[in-house]
Amino acid sequence: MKTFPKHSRLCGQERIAALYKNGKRFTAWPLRVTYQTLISNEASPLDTQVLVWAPKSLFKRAVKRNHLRRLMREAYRLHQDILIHPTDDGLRYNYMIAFNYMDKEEQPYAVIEKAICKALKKIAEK
RNA sequence: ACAGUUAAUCGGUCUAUCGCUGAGGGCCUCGGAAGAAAAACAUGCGUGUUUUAAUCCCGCUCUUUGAGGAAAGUCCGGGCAGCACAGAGCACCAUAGCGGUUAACGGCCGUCAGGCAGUAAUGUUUGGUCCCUGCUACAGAGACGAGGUCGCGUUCGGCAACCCCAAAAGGGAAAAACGGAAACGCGUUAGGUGAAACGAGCACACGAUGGGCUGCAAUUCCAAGUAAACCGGCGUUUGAGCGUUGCUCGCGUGAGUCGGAGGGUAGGAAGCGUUAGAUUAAUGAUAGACGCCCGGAAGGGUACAGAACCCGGCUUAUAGAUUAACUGUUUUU
Repeated sequence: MKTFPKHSRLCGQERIAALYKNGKRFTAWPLRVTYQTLISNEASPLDTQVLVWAPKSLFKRAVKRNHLRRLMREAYRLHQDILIHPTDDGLRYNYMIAFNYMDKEEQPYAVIEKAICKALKKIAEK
């Protein structure tokens, strides 16, 4: 199911700080992606957790920030199955991902969707 | 009909497919976590094992709920929370004709007077007081001190005569008329200048009234973690520091306190129960249709803007639409 419930959102000040400190980064315009791979087994599975962020310094109005956040979240929700791939060794690969919007202009949904797909494929390959 | 003024209201709708927040119901142990109680067995007891399995959370499913007129700025007022609450003075901030309204307000309503804008409807702005302090351009002899004219008084000149004492030398006491490019005080008012000539006006001044301080990152609880020692300053009745919430006095308290270096924590819940109630933060995305506006058409546009403890106001941002009252111009009767 293409859902986006509460437990797949990244929260907690410590974990976010750890992600930005230790995570790998790359750019998929107009997004900057930071991610960290978590390996878990079938017995105690972890969830892939995602953080979506539009900085206040670029978008002064809360309406625009909310809108961009929703667009990014929606795009992730519809394409999160890219990350799920079968494994032979019984391990599960999960991720903590942060999407930072970094362009000064508001881009339409199509552009953001394309960028999210690109980013997720890149993460899944590694 | 057009243009305008004031007040009020609204500020997209529907369908499909996915998805989120909160609330409620149902389903499944044949998915996970926790596991009261009962029964059986083992046992001397403690206890252990097994079975049944209420209930709760996740899960699945159904129903339902979910941004604004400004949610914004955080500018006032109130609730709420914590600290404080003998007193006096100073400072600071706010208010401002009059009447009403309100839980309260610096808001709102009515109304009076003056200024400004407008043909008008109307809008906008000012409104305590001059005792103290300060300011009042240019012109003018002089601008809030006073000065000119005239009169009076005092000082000064006139001034040591007369008078008294004394043998004398000398000493004491002491006017008045009068005088003026003199000084001071009191009174007096003409003309000119000027917005204003002693009358005043104004605020930076003064008086009146009100204001304890800090704010939900308040505050409370749980969990987790703890640190004592060291170095330096000031102190222990010759009173440090703290409280009195900007300062001083006064009052209260009475042995620590301030700085350095170093170390620890920074999770959760309540606050926030609200016909929204989140906590890296829900209220959405995509597609289509319909409205409305611009345009001959193609086509384009559809604002400002997102709750974070809650109310009452103010201010600012807003595409456009509607209603009512009023004003002006033009036309027709």
